[in-house]
Order: sequence, then C-alpha cells, then structure tokens
Amino acid sequence: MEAETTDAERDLWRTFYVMRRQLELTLERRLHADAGISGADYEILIALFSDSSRRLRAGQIGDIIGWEKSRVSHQISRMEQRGLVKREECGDDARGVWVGLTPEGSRVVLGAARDRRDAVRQYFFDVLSDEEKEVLGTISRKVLDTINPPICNEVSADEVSAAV
Amino acid sequence: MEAETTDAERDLWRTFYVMRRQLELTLERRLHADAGISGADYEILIALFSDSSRRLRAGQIGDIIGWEKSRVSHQISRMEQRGLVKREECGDDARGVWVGLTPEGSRVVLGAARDRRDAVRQYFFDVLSDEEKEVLGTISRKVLDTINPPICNEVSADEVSAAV
DNA sequence: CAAGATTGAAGTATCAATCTTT
DNA sequence: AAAGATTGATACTTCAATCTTG
Repeated sequence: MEAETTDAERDLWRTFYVMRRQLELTLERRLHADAGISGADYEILIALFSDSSRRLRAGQIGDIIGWEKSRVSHQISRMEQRGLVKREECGDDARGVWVGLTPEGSRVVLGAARDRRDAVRQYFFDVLSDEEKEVLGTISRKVLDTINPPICNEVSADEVSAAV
Repeated sequence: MEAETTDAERDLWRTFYVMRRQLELTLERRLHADAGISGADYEILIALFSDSSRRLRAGQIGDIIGWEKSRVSHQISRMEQRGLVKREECGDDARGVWVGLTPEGSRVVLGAARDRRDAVRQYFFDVLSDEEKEVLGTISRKVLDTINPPICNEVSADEVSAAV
C-alpha cells in the first residue's frame, strides 16, 4: 500500500522545479547587468549593510547567510580585491577580523538592493493574488518544517533572513 | 504612486527563499548519501535514461537540461572517468558524439531515481493538500510566464522536463 | 585543546578560443 | 561560414589541513 505519484504531481514538481531555476537565473542576471555583482557578492553586501554598524565578524557572516567559513573567507578576499569590502583587525578578540563595507561597497549595495526589490516585485509580488501569497507562505513553512525537524539543526530561517 | 513592498511580502519572500535553498540542499545531500552522485550527475543520467535508446547527442543533453555545451562536455568527461557514461562516435554526422549509459550508469540511475522520488514525496507531496498543490502550480506558471514572455526565449519548461 | 579564521588543493562552472565537419 | 563539440583559462565551491589566539 504505497502512495503512488500521480501524473499531476509529476507535472507540478517539474513546473515548480523550472520556476525555481528560472527565477534564480533571472535574478542573478539582472543583478549582474544592473549592479555588476554576483548573487554571492549580493548576499555578503546585504548582510553587512543590514547590520547597523555596517560591519560583521567573518564568522557572523557565515552564520547569517549559511556558508562555510572557508567560502566566506575566499569570497571576502575576492571582494576585497575589487574594493567592495575591507578587513580590519579585531581588538576584542585577536583571533577574529571585522569585515566592513567600503564606500564603493555601500554605493554598490544600494543600487543592487533597488534592483533586487524591483525584480522581486515584477516577477513575484505583482503576479500573485493575496490568496496565492498566503498559500505559498503556508506551503513554504510546511516544507521547511518537514525538512528541518527539531532533531537536526541546519541553517535556520532566521540565519538567512538578511539575504533578502 | 509606486507600489510598496509590505512587511508580509518581505516575510513571504524570505520564507520562500529559505525553503527553496533548503529543499535543494536536502535533495542533493540525500542523492549523494544514497546513490553517491551529485545533482549534476543526476540530471545527466536521468536525461539519458529518459530516452528510449538510452543515449543522446551531447548537444541534446544541453538542450534538455538547459546547460551550455561546454559544461555538458566537462561533466561528461568526468562521468566517463567514473564509468557512468560513455562516448561513442556518431555515424550520421561525424561532428557529433553519442553519449550513452554504461551498465554501471544504468544501475546507479535506478537507485538515484528511487531516492529522488521518495525524497520529493516525503518533503513535498505528502506535506501539501490538494488545494495547495493546485495553487502552487498556478503560481509557478504565473511566475514563469512573467519571466519568460514570448519575446525572449530562454530555456523553456519542456527543455528541462527530463530533469525531474 | 577549542575557537576564529586562512590557506591550498581538488572539483565544478563559465567564458572565449579552437578544432573538425557540414 | 555555421554547426557540433572540445579545450584551456579563470572564477567559484568544498574539503581538509594549518595557523594563531583564547
């Protein structure tokens, strides 16, 4: 007595899969065209910008956007090369470093955020009815709860909240 | 008179974003744990398996799963090294090559497909009501139509249909 | 030794250049 | 020249090893 996957379900999964993929692709392309940065750059910049002091410890960045520390480090190095962020020594704890926005980084993140907001509105919010938005919220939470049961703790929703 | 993004919308976007990310991560991890392959491997294997002759031209693979030809070529080379697929000369058109499943590739794809089907059922189908499934289908199609207007032709839904 | 972070190597993705056949 | 595909260079991601400070 095993549950069978229906044709309708297969179609739904396929459509949902293609939608996710195309949405991601499109958002990345717009960001690159309008702000000259990648999705990875954007996540870092937004995380820094969302902090009131415009700077974070390297480890915090990883926690916020759900990356491994080595990935954060490599990414920061590349962005530092391009003048978007800068590393600073950490007085409190000499093991750590602060990562902060440069003036150029601040300029770029503002344009990028505007671009992202417009894109999400255009492709997403403007297309959906209120009821659809509500149902999608319910669906997302249900799936997340199923994937992330209390037992195992992966990246939580809050940790990624800065990456709008 | 510009449309404002509400707090509820920001929450929805964030939740939806995290759900997409976690779902993708979880599916990849299961695939790796259960079948020993990556998501990229899986897309290639399923595309080949879905064809009645169990083989495709390199270019067809790219069209089906929406990859650039160079990515397909590199990926095929790595999978050939691991004995999952094999290249064969193409009689019809000496410029092209056939890519086919090896016996090992066939064995692996069967296990992987079972794993993927179970995972999608567990995290997705089993969690959603019929109404929610219906609404999600509508949402996905709406977003896709907005992203992919008749004007520009990117990867179409059909082209990715093999990548279940 | 544990915590915070960087480094180097191996695997993967993307872009442009190339090669062969049509 | 265009089509089908591969190659090489560069960029990004992941993993394990390392280094320094607590």
